[in-house]
Amino acid sequence: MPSKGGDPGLELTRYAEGPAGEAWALAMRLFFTSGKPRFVAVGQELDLSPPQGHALRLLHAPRPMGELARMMHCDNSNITGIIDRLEERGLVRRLVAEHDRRVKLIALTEEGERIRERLSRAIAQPPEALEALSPSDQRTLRDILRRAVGE
Amino acid sequence: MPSKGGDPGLELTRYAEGPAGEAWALAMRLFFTSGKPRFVAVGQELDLSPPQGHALRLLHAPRPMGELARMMHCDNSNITGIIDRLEERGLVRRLVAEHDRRVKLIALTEEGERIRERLSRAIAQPPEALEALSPSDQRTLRDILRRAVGE
DNA sequence: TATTGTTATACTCTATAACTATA
DNA sequence: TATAGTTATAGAGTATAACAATA
Repeated sequence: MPSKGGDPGLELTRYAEGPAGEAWALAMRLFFTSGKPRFVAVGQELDLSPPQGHALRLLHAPRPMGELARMMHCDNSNITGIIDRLEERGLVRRLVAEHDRRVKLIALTEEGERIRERLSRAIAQPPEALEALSPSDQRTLRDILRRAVGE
Repeated sequence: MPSKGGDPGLELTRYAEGPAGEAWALAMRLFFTSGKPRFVAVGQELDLSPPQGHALRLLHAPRPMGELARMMHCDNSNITGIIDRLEERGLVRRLVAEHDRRVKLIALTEEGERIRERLSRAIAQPPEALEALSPSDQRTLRDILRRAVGE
């Protein structure tokens, strides 16, 4: 199994044999540009912890807390605290669901919408390294990834 | 700014204009396959928290604790606890540096080497979606990413 | 009875500040 | 006096288990 020198902060030294393995290692380097995942760095600028940012992104529309828990792969009890803090900050509200009074729907406030918008926009911004590719390379990259993801 | 339906668990709905933006959104979907980052899922299988796994990956060779702290973007005091727990588990040892007795070098034990090896190998494994691409697409993808990263 | 969300508990990660032992 | 690592403290995320309200 081959190795790479350099170690740009993350010691992604090892990669699997073959072009897919090398491509994967290179993709990880793009993800951890500046040493930490982009979505973490972007969240910090907005004073959002990773779980808070994650929850906010999922709240494109109001959702029950249990649905948030499933999508975030954590226990219901964690969501209580995460939503507590977002609520104290005025970014979300708890609404009792009409069809089942046990369920609480979490909805963004106007301020929450604004923060979510900024977060989504920042995360969607591709890294410099991709922007710097030729338009032809960018299109080819997009097309291959579409095929990979199956679209 | 265009949007995408589907929401495979992460609500990566938004993407930036242009092929680079679309490629970036697709790349994120590969990263969060199964909803959580691969390196998190892989760590869980080995009973390693993300910081523990991160530290282990950085310990290809013995390192001072302060260097670990810088590379992990956290305070020295955090490293104490993270290393404490890895040490209790027998994965690392603290060695006093000869040139400066204030410095402690963290070195992997044999068991630590084994766990690190399994962790690195699993993380390096590209997702199914990349493996399923044609060899030609795989090579093209690798070549474009090499250019992006600048090699 | 079963389910949704909460609370209680315990552990880990995080930052800050104060401390120690070296230098 | 400066630096490397530790300890103390406080806040946040995590899982488990017990609980209240509702179904």
